Amino acid sequence: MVESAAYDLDLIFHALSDPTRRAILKSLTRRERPISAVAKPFAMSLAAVSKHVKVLEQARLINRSRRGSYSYLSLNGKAMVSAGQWIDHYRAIWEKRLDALSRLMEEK
Amino acid sequence: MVESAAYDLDLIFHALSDPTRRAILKSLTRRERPISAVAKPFAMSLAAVSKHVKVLEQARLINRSRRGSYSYLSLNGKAMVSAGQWIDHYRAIWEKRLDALSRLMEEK
DNA sequence: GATGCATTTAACCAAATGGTTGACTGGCTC
DNA sequence: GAGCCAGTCAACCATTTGGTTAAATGCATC
Repeated sequence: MVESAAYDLDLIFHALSDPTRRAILKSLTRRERPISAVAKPFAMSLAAVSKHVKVLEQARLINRSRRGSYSYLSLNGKAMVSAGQWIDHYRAIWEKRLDALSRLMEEK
Repeated sequence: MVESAAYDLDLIFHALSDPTRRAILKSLTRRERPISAVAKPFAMSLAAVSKHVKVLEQARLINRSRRGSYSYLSLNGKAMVSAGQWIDHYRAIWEKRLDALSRLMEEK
């Protein structure tokens, strides 16, 4: 597992490393929304938001569906699941280690 | 939750977005190791690896402990757990959505 | 088809990233 | 203390990133 190629961890983690992009994802948790609506809270140009959206899209964290003159954005959880699995692997190692440590303390 | 400040998600996800850095983490899963040993498999200078290590350290994904002339690196799972929690939030949303979808399919 | 709104693209810019090489520092051993 | 090995630091470089503004495109409506 751990380095599954289906979703590109480079792209996913890079996409998640920017607070604006994480905020965009957050704003899509309840429902899909057009880019202009997503962009409104941010103190930057629409073009800048559009670039962030492209980064999220290339990481396949969101989907875009054009209807009329609006580009609706929605979450795509699958890439998030890939990243989560990678992280889980290390979380498990960490938990196991803490476990071993606490057993050691008890013995003493 | 979701934007917990204790560990810096910008730094953590940025650190995780590079394949060399993920490989460094992987090489530390079994035991702590000095930087020179960690660096050996990579086709780049020791200085370059040293920079990657600094990025991982600033994200608090690893700890460094100097003993003698060696700098031993070891995993620090806590930052990984922070990142995992953030991701879990979105995974849960996604699972719930798939669930709702499958219920809808059943009804039909 | 002209107007107008939503969005994308292009050209540009400053700062950050990921690498290099070479000089330096710190600790061990002879 | 001379020499060596582990590691860091500094200067440099090409590329990528995250933003800008201005021009172009797409669709709906009058």
